[in-house]
Amino acid sequence: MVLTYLMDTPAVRSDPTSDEERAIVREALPTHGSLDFRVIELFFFAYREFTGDADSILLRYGFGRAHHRVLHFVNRDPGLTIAELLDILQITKQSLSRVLRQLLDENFICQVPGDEDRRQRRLYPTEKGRALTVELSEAQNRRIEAALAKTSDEDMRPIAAFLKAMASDRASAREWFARKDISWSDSE
Amino acid sequence: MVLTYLMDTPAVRSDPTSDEERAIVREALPTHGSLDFRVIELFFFAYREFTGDADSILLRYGFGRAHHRVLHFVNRDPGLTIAELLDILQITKQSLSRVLRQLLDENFICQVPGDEDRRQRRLYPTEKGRALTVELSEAQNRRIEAALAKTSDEDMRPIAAFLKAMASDRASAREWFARKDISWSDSE
DNA sequence: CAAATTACGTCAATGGTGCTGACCTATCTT
DNA sequence: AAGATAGGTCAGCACCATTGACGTAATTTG
Repeated sequence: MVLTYLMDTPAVRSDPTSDEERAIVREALPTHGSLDFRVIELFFFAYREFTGDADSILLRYGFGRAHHRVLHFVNRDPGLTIAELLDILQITKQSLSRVLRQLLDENFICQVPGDEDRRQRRLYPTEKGRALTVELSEAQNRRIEAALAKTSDEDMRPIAAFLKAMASDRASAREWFARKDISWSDSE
Repeated sequence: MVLTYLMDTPAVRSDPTSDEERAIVREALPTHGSLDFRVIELFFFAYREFTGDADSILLRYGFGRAHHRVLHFVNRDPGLTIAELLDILQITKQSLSRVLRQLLDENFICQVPGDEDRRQRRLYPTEKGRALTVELSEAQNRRIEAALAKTSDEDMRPIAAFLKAMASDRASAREWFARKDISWSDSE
C-alpha cells in the first residue's frame, strides 16, 4: 500500500493493533450459550448492594471497607495476631498498618502482648468496636434475611454449598469455615 | 478528682470515648444466633476469589477491575451510551473518563456518534476488546461451573433467586435482569 | 552465649479507583 | 436565540492496595 503516510495508521507504528483487531463488533455477547453471564452479573450486582449497606454506615465514622474487614475479623476471632489477620485478609502488613492505626487510635480495637510470645500484638475489640461491628453486620443481615425470606431450609443447602465452593480455593478460607463451622448440612 | 492531670485520660478531652466504651471484649461474636455470619463470610470470601480470577488476567494488560466492568457491559450491550453505562456502573462521569480513555486509546473499545442524536458517543467493542472480555468471562465461568458441578437444575433456582433478591434494590439492575433475561424459572 | 529468625512497626513512593467542583464544546429542543 | 442535554476534561482529594527498605524487640537455634 502506497498511501500509508496519509493514514492515521502508519505501516510501522508503536501500537501493534492490527486492522483486524480494530474491527468493530456490533453483536452483544448472549446471556447464555457456551458462556453463561447470568451468575457473573447476578454476583456483581448482588455484592455491590451487599457492601453498600455497610458503606453508608462506615461513612458516618470516616471509615472505609478496609476498616470494616479488620473490625469484622477481630470481633469474630478476638485475640488473633497480626499475622493471622493478614493471612485471612490476604493483604500486606503495610496495607493493614494505616487502617489498624486508625482503629487503635480511635479506640475501636486494642492490642495486648501475647502471653507466651510477647512479640505478638493480639487484637481485641473494645465495647465501642463491638457495637460498630454489630451495627454493620445487622445492616448486611437485613438484606440477606430479606433475600432469603421465602427460602426453605431445604433450599438453603445449595445456596451455601455454591458460595462455599466458590470461596474454598484458599487454605485460609477453608480453615476459617472449618473452625467457625460455616456450614448448613449439620448445623440446621 | 484532683489528680486528673496525671492521667492519660483528662477530665475534659478531645476524644469522647468513655472508659466503658474502651472496655476490652474477649468473647467472639458467634457464627449464628440473633446475627448470622455464615452468608456474610461466605459471600465475602466467594466474591474475592471470583474477582481474583479476572484480576490476574487484567494485570497482564495493565488494567484493573474498572476496565473489566466497562469492557463487560460494552460487550454485553454494544452501542450503549455513556449515560447508560454510568447508570449501570453507578459511578460518575469523571470516574469513568480515565478508564474509558485508556480502553479507547488502546483500541479495546471505540466510539460511534449516535444516528438520531449525534451528541451521543455510542460504545462498541473492537475484536480485540471482545477477545479480552471473552477471556475474562471464561476465567470467571470456570470457577462458577466448578462450584455448580454437582448442582441440579432444581437446586439452581434458589441460588439464582437469592442472588437476584440481593441485587434487585436498584432500578438499573432490575431493568438489566429483565432486558437480558437473567433468570432461571423460565429459561431452563 | 552469639547468631539467626520471627513478629511487628514504619517510612517513602506508586498505582488504581472512586469523589467533587468547575468549565468547555457540540448538539438538540423550544 | 436561549436553554437543556450529552459528553469531555482539568484540578484536587480520599481510600486502599502495592513494593522495597529499614528498625526493634523477643524468641529460637546452633
